[in-house]
Amino acid sequence: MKVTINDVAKLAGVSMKTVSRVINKEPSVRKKTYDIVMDAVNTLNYQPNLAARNLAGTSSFTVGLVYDNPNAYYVIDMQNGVLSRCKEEGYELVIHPCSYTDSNMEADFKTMIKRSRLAGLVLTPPLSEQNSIIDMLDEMGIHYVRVLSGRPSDEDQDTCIYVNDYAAAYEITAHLLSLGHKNIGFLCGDKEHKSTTERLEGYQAALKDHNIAINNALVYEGQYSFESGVEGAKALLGENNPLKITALLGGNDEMAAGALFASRLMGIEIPEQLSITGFEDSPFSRQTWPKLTTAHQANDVISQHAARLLFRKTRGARNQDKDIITTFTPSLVIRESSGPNSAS
Amino acid sequence: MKVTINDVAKLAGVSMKTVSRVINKEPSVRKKTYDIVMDAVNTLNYQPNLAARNLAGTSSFTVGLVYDNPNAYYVIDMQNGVLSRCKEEGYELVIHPCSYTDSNMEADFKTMIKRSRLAGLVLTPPLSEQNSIIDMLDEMGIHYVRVLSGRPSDEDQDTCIYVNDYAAAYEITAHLLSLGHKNIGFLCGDKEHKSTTERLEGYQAALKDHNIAINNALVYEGQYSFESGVEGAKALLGENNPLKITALLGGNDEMAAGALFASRLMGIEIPEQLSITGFEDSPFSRQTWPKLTTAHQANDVISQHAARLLFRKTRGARNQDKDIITTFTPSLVIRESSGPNSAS
DNA sequence: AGTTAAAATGACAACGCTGTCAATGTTCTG
DNA sequence: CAGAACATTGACAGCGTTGTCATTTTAACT
Repeated sequence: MKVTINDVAKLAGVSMKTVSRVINKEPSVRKKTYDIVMDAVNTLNYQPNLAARNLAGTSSFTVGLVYDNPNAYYVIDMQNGVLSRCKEEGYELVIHPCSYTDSNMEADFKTMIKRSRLAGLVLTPPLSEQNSIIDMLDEMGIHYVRVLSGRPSDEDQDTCIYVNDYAAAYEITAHLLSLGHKNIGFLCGDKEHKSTTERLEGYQAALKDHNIAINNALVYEGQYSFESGVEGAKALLGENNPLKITALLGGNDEMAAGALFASRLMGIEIPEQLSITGFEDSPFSRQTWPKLTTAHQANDVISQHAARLLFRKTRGARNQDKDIITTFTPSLVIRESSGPNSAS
Repeated sequence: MKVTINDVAKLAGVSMKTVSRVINKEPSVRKKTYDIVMDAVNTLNYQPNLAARNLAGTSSFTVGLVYDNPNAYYVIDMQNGVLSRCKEEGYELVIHPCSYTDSNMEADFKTMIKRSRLAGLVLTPPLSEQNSIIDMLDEMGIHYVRVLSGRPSDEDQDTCIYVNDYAAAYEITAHLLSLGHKNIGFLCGDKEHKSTTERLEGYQAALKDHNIAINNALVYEGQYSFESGVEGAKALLGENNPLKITALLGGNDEMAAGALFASRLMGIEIPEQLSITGFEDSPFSRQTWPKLTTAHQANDVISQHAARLLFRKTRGARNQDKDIITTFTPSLVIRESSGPNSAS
């Protein structure tokens, strides 16, 4: 019933160790031997036992995905991306949701790492942006790859995958400017996320490049949530829109959806009276009315590359994956929530 | 650096095996010994190595969660529920997304099970409802717990957690009936999901109990997706609403949101001209305008109980968890998308 | 062909734990 | 207080793999 490496070795007429070499793709195996062993592997439908490999080997075959993110779509995408690579490489994935406000997060973390010696960790924002965590991991000698908001100029292409929120926000803002908008509001997400400042700076840079004065009164400081989007829109547009805002950048799709909701309550027509844009292109940016103009962020692809980067570090010389992309720029997707400035 | 069971044994002045007994909560350990060992465990901050336990023991410490569901909110909730129990019990979770249309799903499945001998599996709809899969697992002798749509009368409380969609649909329909609606449309989800027929039957039963004739023209057969909700609403309400529908039950929140979207396109006011209800109470039922009346389904709690049920099976006599709930009925949540029938 | 270096393979211990079974303590019986 | 019965503990093998190092085979030279 249960097929072990010994069964394969016996069938192939070689030693256990040679089979081990074959399944680990070690170089010094004769082509002919390799084929014989692989035949045996296939006929027996052999699957190496993960627990044994993890126990015996120096490197482990499980990777961890750590996240602190309420956005289910984001988490699932990241998970699927990492998972797809894991499957290909024969790794196992252990997921670890946590809260960065939680005081015993650190202990929690260590427990996880101890229990199953990990090959490495994929960290997502905002945890990937916390120095205390990075330091801890460095100290413990744990491999990791960070997915975070940043620009190509940011160095450390060896442990980081950057999402260029700056450029994407610039592009969205430029889109709105090209539609004739001048008073453009901005709904900030959580301060803990680097993406918040990156997006804000991209927005400001675009305004500057188009010779529009930056007005801090147009910026609402909130969180990346629907409710915060509602609040932000009310705060910026309430009392008859004193700032004469004609376009609103949502910090992400949820905030944009919240702004959409608030606008409806205030009787503001979208996009006729107000353009609203999102960020991330999560499924529900297509499930609002009208559908959101947003910046598409390919989280599944991003996380696949994160996993590849991790494997490259982990398996050292054996694996020199060269086609890893380390900077991703979300791209503008124009839908129905943005339109020309009718006030101009 | 790395603390093993031997270190603990040495410090406690007992044998390795006794430490093993303590951490596995085996009965025949003297209280005094237990305390001494636990002290040692705590001072050394010992964490038993999972790979070693899985390799040496007869029962494994990893459970699998299998799903084929595009709904990110659902998956995350299920995952979190199972994960929280795993954490408490010292188990590890391996997630396994798959597609039931995929032809090599079965092989895939077996591979996963072979690679890491699993303590058991938590199956979610629609996979939990496929007999071919259940048979395969039975044949392989794998423990599992199924989460599926069903009623309390359904037996097999040992391997199944039932979600009483029938009762919930009945309740929603009764709610609409009490608001004076008579021509109530129904947007069916995927046929592959048992929940679809359960919800449909609940709806029909409520109509029947209120002496309203069942009209199959009011039922749209679609899928559990936003797009399908859009299509369904258009199909049922288009061409000037010939069926004089005043209320629409969405098969789930996504379909309801789709119906909301379609209504907006058709210039129908919600809830003034049409009531729309969802199902599941996923986050975005609160992020539509107006917010959806729906049935709250506590997926995280459900999956926690699923995990508990699995552990009870797995650990046999040692664990006689008696407070496991095996039937959950989603409960009506009234929000703004349903209102009195203005046509009456 | 004879020697030597290099490549390919194998024998065996070890990874950290649990299962088995034997050995020791402890309590109870008459 | 001896002896049985039971509760508690320990010694040791083994789970299925990989790492180390020794051995054999092949290739590359004189």
